[in-house]
Amino acid sequence: MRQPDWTDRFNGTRRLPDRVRDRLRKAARMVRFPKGAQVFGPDNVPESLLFLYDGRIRVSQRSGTGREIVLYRVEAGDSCVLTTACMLAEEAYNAQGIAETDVTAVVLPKAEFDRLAAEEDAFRGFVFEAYSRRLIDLLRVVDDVAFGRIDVRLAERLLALAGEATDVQVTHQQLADELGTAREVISRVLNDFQKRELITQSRGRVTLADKAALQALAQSG
Amino acid sequence: MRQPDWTDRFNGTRRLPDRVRDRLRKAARMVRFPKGAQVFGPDNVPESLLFLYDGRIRVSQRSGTGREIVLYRVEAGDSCVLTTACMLAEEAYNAQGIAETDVTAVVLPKAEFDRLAAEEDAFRGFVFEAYSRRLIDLLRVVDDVAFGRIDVRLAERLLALAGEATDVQVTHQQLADELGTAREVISRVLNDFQKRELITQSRGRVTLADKAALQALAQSG
DNA sequence: GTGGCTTTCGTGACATTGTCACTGAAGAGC
DNA sequence: GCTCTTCAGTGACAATGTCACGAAAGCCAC
Repeated sequence: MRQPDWTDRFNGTRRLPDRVRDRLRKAARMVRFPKGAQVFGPDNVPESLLFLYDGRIRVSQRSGTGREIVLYRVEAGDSCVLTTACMLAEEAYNAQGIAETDVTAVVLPKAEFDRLAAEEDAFRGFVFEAYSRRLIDLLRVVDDVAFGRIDVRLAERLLALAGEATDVQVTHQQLADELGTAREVISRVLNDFQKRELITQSRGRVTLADKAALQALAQSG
Repeated sequence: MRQPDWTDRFNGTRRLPDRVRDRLRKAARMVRFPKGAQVFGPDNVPESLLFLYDGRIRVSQRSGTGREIVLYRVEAGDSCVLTTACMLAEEAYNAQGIAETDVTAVVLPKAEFDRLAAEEDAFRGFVFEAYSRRLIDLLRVVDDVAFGRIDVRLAERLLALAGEATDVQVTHQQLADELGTAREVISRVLNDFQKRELITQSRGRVTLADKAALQALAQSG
């Protein structure tokens, strides 16, 4: 498989001297995952840091009782530091990463990672920054789950999932798994939204009819 | 203020060569906080990494509505990496660190931190490990808040706060702030515990009468 | 078509947790 | 003793989660 120069893709590698980038291209291995595959998880603990070249990974946490909550998403250009945290975690934990699109990633062997972290400030800063961003993401999740109202969180999430579009192709169950709640709760809230003419629904699809109002609701939390 | 050699105290510095440790002792500054002081917080963003020499820091998150939840505790020998995450956080976030005892910490200037992270594997590993542990801690918090039952979490927390003792000196409000819930909820659950003869209560104090049963309850989640 | 089949959604009854508005009780200081 | 502050108890209600269903929508073989 021939890829364009992946070292162009990351803030942590783009600014490195050519000599180092050459070495990296030789040491690293590209991996692909089809949409829907588990990139990492309880049974599947990778040995090294993952750099996401292309695609998107959804990192979520599963409960013992079958419920699920999305923690954050890793976008192209980010590194996925949870995989490194796995390595020293002794107690079981149950976060997993699912390829939300077809995914291409770069696997950097631990030895090379260590060397790079030692020798290159830019790279080290990139990694620290990745850790920090994830910490902040998780702070936000804690805040939402512990203190947020479900309707506000749902409005927010619908807008985020829609992006520029006005349509989200998603089931009630998937929305429940985004927010760590139960399908029935989502159904109720969506029906309420529909009565208030904020959205319309059809099977497996939500249409945002009044984005401005949803935005206002989302902000109100 | 004359301190014993703080570089003995941390896994990341203990194994460093004497030459480096000497340099560290010169570069670093010791700071003290009285019990109850805010070590870091929204208004009080430190510029550098903090190493906790002695004491304990409680890191918690405040909601907009006055509620609060404890994220984790930093013990002597740990570093407090949230302070570094602060620095690149653009969006407001509201975690804070409170000295739970009198606290003595070491402030390492950023320049020295960078140099050390570059030159010393042991130190770098220590920092990465600290980040990872906090990530794992937060995963646990998310899991508890999103999926856990309040009685299970309370039993767990009471046992943790008690340690070897059978007494916890704490108000209902403080317990509520541990778990991110409301005082009334804690009052109800504690009364239930009391009826089941798991605890006895007096003003500002909970006595664990049946630790084994509490343990069983805590495990059941 | 149409008759299963699976997935998705709706719903009512109930349990748990959170909120609000109070009241009363315990201890501290005088 | 008395007053004041902090802490805890309680009932009514709202929001969210759980359970047990059944109905409806799309898919597929025939």
